[in-house]
Amino acid sequence: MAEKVDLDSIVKRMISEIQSGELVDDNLKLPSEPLLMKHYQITHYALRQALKQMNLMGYVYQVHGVGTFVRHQQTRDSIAIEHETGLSEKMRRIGINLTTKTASQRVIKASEADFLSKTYHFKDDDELIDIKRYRCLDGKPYLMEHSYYRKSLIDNIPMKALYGSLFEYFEESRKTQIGFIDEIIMSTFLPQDAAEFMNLSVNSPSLLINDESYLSNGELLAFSKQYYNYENTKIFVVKKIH
Amino acid sequence: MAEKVDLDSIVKRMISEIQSGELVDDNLKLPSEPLLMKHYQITHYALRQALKQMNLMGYVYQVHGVGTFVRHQQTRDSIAIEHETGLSEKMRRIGINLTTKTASQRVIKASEADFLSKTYHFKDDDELIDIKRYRCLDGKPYLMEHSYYRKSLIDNIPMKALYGSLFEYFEESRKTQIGFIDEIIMSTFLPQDAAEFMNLSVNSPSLLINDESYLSNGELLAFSKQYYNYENTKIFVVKKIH
DNA sequence: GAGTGGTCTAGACCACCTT
DNA sequence: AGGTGGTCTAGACCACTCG
Repeated sequence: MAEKVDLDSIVKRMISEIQSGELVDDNLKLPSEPLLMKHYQITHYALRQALKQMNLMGYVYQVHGVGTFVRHQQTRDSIAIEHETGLSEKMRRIGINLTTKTASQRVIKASEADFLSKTYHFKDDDELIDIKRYRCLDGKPYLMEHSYYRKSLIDNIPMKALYGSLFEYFEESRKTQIGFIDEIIMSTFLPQDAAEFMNLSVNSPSLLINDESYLSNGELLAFSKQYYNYENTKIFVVKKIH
Repeated sequence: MAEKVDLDSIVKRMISEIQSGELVDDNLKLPSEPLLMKHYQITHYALRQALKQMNLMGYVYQVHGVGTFVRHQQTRDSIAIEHETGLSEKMRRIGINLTTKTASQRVIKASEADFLSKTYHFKDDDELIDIKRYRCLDGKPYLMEHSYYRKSLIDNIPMKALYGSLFEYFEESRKTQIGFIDEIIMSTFLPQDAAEFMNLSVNSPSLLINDESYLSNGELLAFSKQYYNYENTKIFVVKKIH
């Protein structure tokens, strides 16, 4: 590898150069790939990686044989699902405004858990850290999160992390790097404690995300249920057909 | 390009060879990338494209410096979101069991529509085809779909397509190839007509997908609201962190 | 035919994990 | 040190669109 290219910084440059208008023509068309390669001093491969990321963000689209175009502005009030995201810009922005109102943790046996992972089989006396958090977005009640962490892998979670970002806490402590997360998205009735927190009635709908976090070596670290306030939660996805 | 490789067929081969057990060892570990390259007679680049796809399907995971592993079997009763899917196997399978119970269409003016696209601005007298479909999965009520197609792009939809797959109908008629689809996923109250169809009460929750389909040249083709039965709808996503 | 995006080969080198 | 996955270069060729 001749040199580390740093895709993220190129994506940032492209976005800022698009926004300032110096990269797009009147039809919202970007320069051709050969020109962009010269402009950023990268090869076809690296450029296409960057463009792919911007495609998934819903920021541009490409038309075979015609060109690359900036998309008309998206609804930006939603969480984008980008499979290949490493604590993306959007998450950071959200993370800043995301605060934890109340949180609790205690250690329990696997047999005492309200729910378990579908894929991992626990022994009855495996220890789990049971965490419940009530969180706000921009001050408004946003989600209730009930999660279980495997004590054998983590053993202690400081209160500071509980009231900030657990994700960042794990990323920073080198031994527990998260590799991938499975998410199952559903709609269901809002449970009572979440309803009280959100000032909604018990029979309100709720977006439920059931997730399982795995370390980069494939071991299951944690699993959780997250009940989102249906009034202010939107998930955005771009599907590309080919 | 020396030869067209056909990633899909390689992915299929890999999956069948994994399932028959001839490709995995006792630790569910696959051969190293150099060996796989020889086995399938493809280069590093093509192999990694195939592995990437299998990663997104949640079928395997890779550990840097260690190897590639088959994942413990997933919950397969859910729709997988794969950004880069071209009418994937899973969609086909679903498509087979997905039937339309009742459907209706009529032509209206944009000003008469119940809702419009957020990104595209219509003139009041732009014509839209207004379609409503009630659909079942394996015979059970599954979703109510209310969609609007731009008459200027499509002008006629045969009843046959209405009762089968509209998506496939558009793909087959060369002039209306779909390039990408935006989806916004939310949770909300089930509207009355959908509730009656699903035999649920009006205040039941529902998974609502608000989507916009674009042609491969970037033009908006259609937009719709799909209300899914919360009892049998799950969406599956794998997020990779790096 | 000229120009655009899309895919692939071949080969190099980096980053990580195990021993 | 040696093997594994991860990223990049350089260059070729394919597929599509438009005048």
